[in-house]
Amino acid sequence: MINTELYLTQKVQEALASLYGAEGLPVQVTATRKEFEGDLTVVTFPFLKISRKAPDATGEEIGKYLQEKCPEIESFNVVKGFLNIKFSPVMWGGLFKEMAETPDWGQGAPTGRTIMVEFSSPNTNKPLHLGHIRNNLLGSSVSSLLKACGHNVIRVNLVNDRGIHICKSMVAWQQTAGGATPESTGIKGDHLVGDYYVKFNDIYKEQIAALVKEGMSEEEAGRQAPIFKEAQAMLVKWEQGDPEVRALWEKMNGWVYEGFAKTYAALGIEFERTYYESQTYLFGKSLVEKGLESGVFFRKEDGSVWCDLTADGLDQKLLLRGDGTSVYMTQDLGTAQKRFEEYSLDEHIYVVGNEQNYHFQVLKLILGKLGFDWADSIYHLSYGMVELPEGKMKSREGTVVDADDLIENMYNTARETSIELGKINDMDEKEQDELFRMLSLGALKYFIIKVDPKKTMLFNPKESIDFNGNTGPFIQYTHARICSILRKAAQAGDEAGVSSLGLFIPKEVEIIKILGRFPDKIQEAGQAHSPALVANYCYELSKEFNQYYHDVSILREENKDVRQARLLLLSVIARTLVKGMGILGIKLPERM
RNA sequence: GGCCCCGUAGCUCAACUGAAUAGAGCAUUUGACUACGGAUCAAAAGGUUAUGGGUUUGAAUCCCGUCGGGGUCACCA
Repeated sequence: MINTELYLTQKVQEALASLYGAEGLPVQVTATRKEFEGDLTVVTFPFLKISRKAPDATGEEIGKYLQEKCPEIESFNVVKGFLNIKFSPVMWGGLFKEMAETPDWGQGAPTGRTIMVEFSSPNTNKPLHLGHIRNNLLGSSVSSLLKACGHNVIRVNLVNDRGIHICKSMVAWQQTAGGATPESTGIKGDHLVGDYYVKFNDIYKEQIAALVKEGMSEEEAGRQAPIFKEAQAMLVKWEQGDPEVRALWEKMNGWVYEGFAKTYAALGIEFERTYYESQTYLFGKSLVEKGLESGVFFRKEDGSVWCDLTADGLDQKLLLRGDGTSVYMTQDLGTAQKRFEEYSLDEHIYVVGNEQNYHFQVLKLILGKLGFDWADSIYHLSYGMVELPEGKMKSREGTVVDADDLIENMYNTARETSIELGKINDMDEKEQDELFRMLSLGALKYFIIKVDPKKTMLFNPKESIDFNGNTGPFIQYTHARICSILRKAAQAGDEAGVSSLGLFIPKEVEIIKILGRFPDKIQEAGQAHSPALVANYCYELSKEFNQYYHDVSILREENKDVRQARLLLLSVIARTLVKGMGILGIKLPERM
C-alpha cells in the first residue's frame, strides 16, 4: 500500500455504501493540519445529506466503521466536521520499506504516450536574455518531468533564422563592420551579430530624424529611410536565393549558432531535433488549398486567403497574402501537421510566452476546423514575462539581462561564497570549477523554476539571486550534508536497513509521509505542466530533513537497529532529492 | 475601445483546483556551534488575500461591478 490517500478514499467509499447505501460518492481527503492529531483528514460536509446527521455525528460514525475494518488505522477524532485519521506507525514503517526497495523511486511506469515539446525558439539576430532563460529552463524541465511521468518525450527547437529582422543585422554589418568576425574581435558570435542589430536601429533612427527634419512625416520617413529600404531589398534577394546574400546569411547565422551552442551547453539544454524556419516557412500552403475546398477559408478580391473566426468571437485571420506568400500562422499550421504525422504524437506542447496566447488559440481553432482530431492535443504552455524593477525588458532600450552575463555573475558569486566558507580548500581546481557551476546554475534554475510558469515574475539584478533560504543551494546543501553523514557511516562499517517497522519516531513519520507523496507529486506536476510543484516539493522535504537533523542524532544513536533505519531514511531522502532536482536540471553535490 | 491574464506580509513567492487559525524565504529583532556540515536551526514581528456585492455549511479560489497593472487585436515572426 503505497498511496495512503487512495486507500483511505476507497475505504470511506465502502463505509458510505455500507452505512448509508450511497455508491461512488466523491471523497475529499487532505493532509491533516499540524495542530490536530492525525495523518489524513476526510471532510464530512458533503455526506450530511445522505447521513441525515450532524457533521460530528457523521464523522464519528464513519470513523468508527473505518477503525473496525482497517487494521492500518490506529485512531480517529472528529473536529467540527473534519474526520482526522491516524495510521499506525507500523503502517508507515512498512510504506517506507516499500519505497526504499523501489528502484528509481518516483519514476512513473511507461505510458506509451509520445509527447513533443517545442521550446527555446530563438531569433538569430540577438543573444539570449533572461526571458529566453525562463523559456529554456521551463521547456527543458517540463520535458524531464514528462519523462519521469513515463511518457516518451521529443524535445525540439525551431530557430527563427529568416525574415526582415535578420536582414537588418546583415545590412548593418555590411555597412559598418569592416569585415569584423568573432575571431577578429574576440566577441561571442551571437553577441557580435546582436551588436549589429542594435547598430541598425541606431542608424535607422538617425536617418528617420534627418528625413523628418526635411519635412517628411514620421511614418513616411520610417518607410523611406535608406537603410530600411536596403534591408527590405536584401530580404527579396534572400527569397530569390541570391548567392551573395545567402552566403552572408549563412556566415552570420553560423556565428550565432556557435554562440548559442555555448549558452545551451552552459545551461545543460539539449534537443532531439532542431528545425529552421528557413526550411519550414513554406509549410502549410497545401492546407490552404484544403481549407478553401472545404469552405473553412475564403479568398478576397486581392487574392489573399482568410479564415473567418467571428462566429467564435475572434477576428478574421490572414493565411495567405495577396501575392501568395505565407505568414507565421500558415507555417505553424503546416509544421504541426507534419509533426503529428511523422511522430504520431499524442500531445504537442509549445513553450511560448503568454503574449502569443491569441496565436495559439487561433492555431488550435483552425486545425480543428480543418478536421484534424489531434487539434485538441496541442497545449500552449504559456508562461509569464520576466520583468525588471523598472518594468518589461526591452532589447532596443538596452534593458535586458543578458544570459551569458548572468550565468557568469552567478558563477562568481558561487565561487566567492564557497571560498569564504572555506570547506572545499582541499579540492583541486577542476573539482572546484565543477562545483561552482553546479551551485550557480542550481541557484539560477531553482530561482526561475520555482515560480508558477503562468505568472509574471520579477528579477532584481541588484539583489541578484540568493543562496540562503528557499533556494537551490539550500537543497544542494541538504544533500551534501546527508552525503557527509552517509560517508562517515560507511567508514564506520555501518549499514543502512530496516529490521523492524515500528522503529520510527513521529518526526520520521512526518518525513516518510512526505516521501510517500513523491510519485503522486510528479504525476500531478506533469498533468499541470508545472515543474514548480516539484521544486516546492523538494524544498519542503529538505526543510523537514533539516529540522529533523537538528533534533535527532543519527551516528551517535546507540541502538544499532534504530541507527541503521535512520541511515536508510537519509539515503531515501537523498535519492528523492536527486531525482526531483534532476527533473529541474539541477545537480546535487556530495560536498560543497 | 473589443478580447484575454493578473492583483496575497515592506520585498520575492506558496496555498493540493471550494475546507479548519492564508503558509515559506528575504529584509528586521532575538537566541543556538569544544555535538553527525551554522549555505543550518529555534523564536518574535509582519495580512480586512486591491475594493464592493453575490453564490455556498464553508471563498484568496466560483459569479457580477469598480479601481490598478500587463498582454493582444499586422499582408512581422
